[in-house]
Amino acid sequence: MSPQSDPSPSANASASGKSSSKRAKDAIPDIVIGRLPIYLRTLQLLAEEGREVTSSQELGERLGISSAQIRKDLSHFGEFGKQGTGYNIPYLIRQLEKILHVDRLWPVVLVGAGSLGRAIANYQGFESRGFRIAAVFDEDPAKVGEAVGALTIEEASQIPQRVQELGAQIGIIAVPVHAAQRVADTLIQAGIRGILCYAPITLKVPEYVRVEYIDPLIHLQHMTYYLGQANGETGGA
Amino acid sequence: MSPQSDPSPSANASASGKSSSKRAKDAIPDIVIGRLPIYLRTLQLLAEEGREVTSSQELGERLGISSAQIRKDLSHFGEFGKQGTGYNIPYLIRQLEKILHVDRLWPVVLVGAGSLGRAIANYQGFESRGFRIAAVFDEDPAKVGEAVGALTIEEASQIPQRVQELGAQIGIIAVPVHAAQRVADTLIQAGIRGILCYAPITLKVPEYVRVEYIDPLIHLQHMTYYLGQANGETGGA
DNA sequence: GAGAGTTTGTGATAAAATCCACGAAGTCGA
DNA sequence: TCGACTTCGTGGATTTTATCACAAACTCTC
Repeated sequence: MSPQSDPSPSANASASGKSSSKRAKDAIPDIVIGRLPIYLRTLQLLAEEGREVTSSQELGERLGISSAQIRKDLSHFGEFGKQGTGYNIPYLIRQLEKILHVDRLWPVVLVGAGSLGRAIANYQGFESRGFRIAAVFDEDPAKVGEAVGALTIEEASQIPQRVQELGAQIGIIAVPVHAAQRVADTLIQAGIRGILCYAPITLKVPEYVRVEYIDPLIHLQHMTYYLGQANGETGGA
Repeated sequence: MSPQSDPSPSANASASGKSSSKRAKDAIPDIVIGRLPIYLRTLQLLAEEGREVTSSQELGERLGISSAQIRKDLSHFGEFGKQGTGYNIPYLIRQLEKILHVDRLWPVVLVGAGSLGRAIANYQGFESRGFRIAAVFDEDPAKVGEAVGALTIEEASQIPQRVQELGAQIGIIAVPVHAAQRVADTLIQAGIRGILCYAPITLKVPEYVRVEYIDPLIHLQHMTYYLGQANGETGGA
């Protein structure tokens, strides 16, 4: 959740949030969808270790999830395993990539070129997982023209045109909290349908826009509830 | 969320995860705890706007959560509102800070001084929300001695001693995935009880350690399920 | 190729989370 | 003071999520 990863009503958190989404009654639960990327990530790790097959039990132990849950989650989408053997890892990876629509490269625009924005732009893990940072914007004219990795910081005023050109449907917001809603409005106006928001605020967006949140403070505060304190409070183990 | 913000069984969430935590049967549900930081964040935003009171309805609209849910969540901890009026914002903020144990400053150690680690170290929002980055470590000897904001990067070998000195109970992991488990083991050995992990991996930790995850890819992939595609797939609105 | 051992997929059941709706408490204006 | 309105806190119904447990399918050894 959320906590970004908000447990927001809709999109969260993962400290994040989840989006409601009232779809057809036979729609697959959002909470199930939320676990698929975790399965995928774990499978890719196993694949890198050279493994060929795994089981719901092994996966479950690795993730701290029951094997039944994993089987039931996957069963929403088809039958991917084989009794007595388990799951073929490369095959299941391909299936999950298809289900999550990351069997392609999504161009993503990033707004905000402070230290967080630059860290995101420099992250090398996106490309192999379905995403490419295609442009970086900042509202500060002083930053425009600077290089960030292979990209050049562009003026925020260029967002509508560039989103169009790039065919981007996803935007990442890495600006200070006071600018976040304004940037979100701009992105949505430009045609963006999914937003990953690093600013500590719940955005107001049309229902057709999916927002996910990342806010480390939400996670830290969730944690401190359990860490309790020397003063003998509850909430601890 | 688990994702991280994992929706893990226990701790993860969110694109993060959540930790199980089998506590007394009268324990407050983890999912409720997960929403408290979001309430707190929103109340602080309202306070900065100069507001004195709010209602469960207003809060709910702002967050996309039902007002009943907010009232029920808060009712686990006491009666903070007044009929006909709502909640006094400064008062409720203080109560939530107490409940979440952020009515103090938690020293946090950060491991990893790449661009992500530096972005975290430079973030100015921690101090006013209960946390202070007290030390930064990196395994790369070439980085040791460099300045990051007001801090100096220290050798990873110093972790045990420094965690002791600082009395830190929380660690943030911002290292590449292949180093994450090793760093986690070191931190736990040093006495850390809560970890915020930015590496895309589910850590193996003793049950008394609380782990929260942040992984933007988890959120992006969750999102693309719904963004569907031109090729007429399901999963969309 | 028979038998012991795995592992999946899934109905049925149990547990958890959310929502509904209402009594009680409080506000406000005249 | 009274009546119309607002809002909380909460028991209980409803909906959602997770777990259980088992038949069927498959593997592997001898």
